[in-house]
Amino acid sequence: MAKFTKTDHCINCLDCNKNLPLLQLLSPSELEELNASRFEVKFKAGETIFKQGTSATHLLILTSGLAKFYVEGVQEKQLIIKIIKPWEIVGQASLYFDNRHHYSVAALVDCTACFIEIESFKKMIRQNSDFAEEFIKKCTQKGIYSFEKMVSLSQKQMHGRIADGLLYLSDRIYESDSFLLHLSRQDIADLTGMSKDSAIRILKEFHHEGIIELDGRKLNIINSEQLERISETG
Amino acid sequence: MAKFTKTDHCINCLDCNKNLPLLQLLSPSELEELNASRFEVKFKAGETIFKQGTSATHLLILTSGLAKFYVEGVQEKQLIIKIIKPWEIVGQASLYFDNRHHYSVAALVDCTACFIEIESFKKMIRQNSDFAEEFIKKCTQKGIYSFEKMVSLSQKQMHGRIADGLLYLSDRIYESDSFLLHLSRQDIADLTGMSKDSAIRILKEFHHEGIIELDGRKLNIINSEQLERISETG
DNA sequence: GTTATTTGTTGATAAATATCGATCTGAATT
DNA sequence: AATTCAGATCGATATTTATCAACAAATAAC
Repeated sequence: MAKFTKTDHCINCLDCNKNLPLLQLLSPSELEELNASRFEVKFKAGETIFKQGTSATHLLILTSGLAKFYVEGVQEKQLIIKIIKPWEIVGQASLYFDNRHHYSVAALVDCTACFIEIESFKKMIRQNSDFAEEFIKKCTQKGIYSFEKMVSLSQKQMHGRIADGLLYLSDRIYESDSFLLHLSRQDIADLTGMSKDSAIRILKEFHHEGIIELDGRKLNIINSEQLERISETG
Repeated sequence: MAKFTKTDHCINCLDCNKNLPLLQLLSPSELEELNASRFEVKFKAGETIFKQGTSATHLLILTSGLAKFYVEGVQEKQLIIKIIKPWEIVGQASLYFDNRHHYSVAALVDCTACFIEIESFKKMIRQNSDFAEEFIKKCTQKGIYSFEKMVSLSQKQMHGRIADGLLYLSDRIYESDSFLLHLSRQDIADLTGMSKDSAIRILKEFHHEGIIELDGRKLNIINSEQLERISETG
């Protein structure tokens, strides 16, 4: 009988605090408890991890891979709020509201997902105030990011929005000026709130102007200062 | 020498928990401590209460009046994130980030504002886990509202956005189908992410179609079901 | 390797929205 | 009552953006 390995990316939550600073605030026994409630599932690229509207019983932490976090808006359109990468806690919006997912999460590449039971997480919040405070910190920071995103979506025109999207990907997700894009053109459009055709056009324009180099999904940001300028002027 | 009255809307924080359920979770001594750190200021309509970019040392709770919570976007444009009414805690986004206001708040009518020192509030979060949990609840709920707003701003056209704005005002702010609007036409535009001229046009259209009655700032929503429909179809 | 099927690309056109200028209103001031 | 001034209004026009149709390229299925 094959040994049941919870994962090949992290042995257990006690080990995991290397990657997740928040967990360093928990005591060994608390970590043990969290570890007991968790389990891992592998997802293939394209598969849905959370589906908007279904009941939320667990928080999600990717231990490998990349996913999109999006809301299903009007007329089948998706709005990608953010890209999820490993070690970010996903699902706090559902912690206390109505136990429903108000967004969907889908794998952009093959992912390993660690699920943590909401109730044990809530228990940690209640019994460990350092943990609670650090968690509040994360929640409030996400609020500020939301404001920036709203400004981008509602006040900038397409060039500014694409610039914002590219800077977001390079600064916060890939942390490099040169990377292999895991998002389709449609995903880029959904991230920046425009049609796929328009997104393609602006990307091509940036390419022709020498601001970026884009060959299929190989993206190289050549002039990030100019992207910043375009982002600021809208 | 005139007696210094902290306010005529609430005597002190011990009294205030009638209006602010969150404070009911604090012990008398904790309320006393919070009360000691607070002070009140009156603002006239149009005055700025928080200015984006300045340092954040206090949280804000209106005890009377109405204010707009907005971010200053590109080219002097404002994006109104929400309307603030009494007893809502304003400013948590600045609690832990960089002690800067990332948004402005301005009085729409004469307001009485109660300021609570951020450090004492943080102390309550640390020492009272019920308080912390309830506060997290509020933070996460605001996240869900953000998602809805982003969908509205980025995926709906003007009719849908105006419908969303009107429903927001009637359902969540005025809690009535008929009210005196404290927002200018420009404010309506800033709330729904469009130009003032366009906002006026759509409002007139709704008026002519008998969905609303709008005379100056006297607004009466006649057919809210239809507004819902318009909101849903974008 | 060939055939489907998706994803990406482009130009032409249509629709949505902003901008501008002119005018109008009502409240505040003289 | 006349004057000023800010907000509101509206038509004409310009700009931005989406849509559509056609096709190319890449990928998956057979």
